[in-house]
Amino acid sequence: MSTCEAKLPQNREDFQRVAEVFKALGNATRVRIVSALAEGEHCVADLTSLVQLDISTVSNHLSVLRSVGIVCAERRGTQVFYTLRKPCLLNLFCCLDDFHSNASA
Amino acid sequence: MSTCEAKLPQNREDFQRVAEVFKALGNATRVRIVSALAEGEHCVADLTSLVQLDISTVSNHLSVLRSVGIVCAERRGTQVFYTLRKPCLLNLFCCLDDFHSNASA
DNA sequence: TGCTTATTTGGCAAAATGGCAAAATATCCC
DNA sequence: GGGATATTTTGCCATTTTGCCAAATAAGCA
Repeated sequence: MSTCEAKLPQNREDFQRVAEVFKALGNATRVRIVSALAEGEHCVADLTSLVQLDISTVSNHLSVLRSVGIVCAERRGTQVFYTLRKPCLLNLFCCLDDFHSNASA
Repeated sequence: MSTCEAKLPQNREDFQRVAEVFKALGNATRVRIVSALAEGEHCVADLTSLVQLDISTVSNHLSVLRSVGIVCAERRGTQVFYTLRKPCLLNLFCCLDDFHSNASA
């Protein structure tokens, strides 16, 4: 049924940790950011103009994603570039592809 | 970088829908339930004794998972059996496998 | 120093959460 | 129909979380 049963979360801390990762993705703006990063790195200003929110808000969203290891940051000069650290997430987007249009009950 | 770029979420509704799915998984109890279902179907009573919460609470958690299509329910007699409808989730657990012990910043 | 970019902090109103109990629903069996 | 069992739905609650902005702080560079 699975390709990696050995790695399922086992104990209370595991469940919590996994949940934190999902929680980080449980926001439309952050999903949007992750989708943008799927195409390559972006600096904060770029992402800010993409999502049209205050830069401090975007920075906060990025720190949520960073804190669970989904993205990583690299400073180059005054800018900070963000990269997707878990491209495997994109496979999930794919597997959950009924997000476009059709709902399920 | 991805194996399925064509299917990334594109618009506001897509982002929101994807976020809803992740939100459903953003709870330790629900992660636990999903992990249990990874091994095969379970009825509500089973899951209740597993997570040690009121059966109505468990039923509510299940309805959250159902509402985003992660699990599906099948009634047989007086019992309702739940099944994982998206085994692909397990691959994600796998890909996020740094949930055991080591944190990342 | 001054400019640009990004992060952190504080504050806030609104919304979501997660739990239980009680009532409602469904199925089965007598 | 009535009773037993299993599950869902509803109502309610206190608490927590959320998401945003603005102001303050930090970091790099010229």
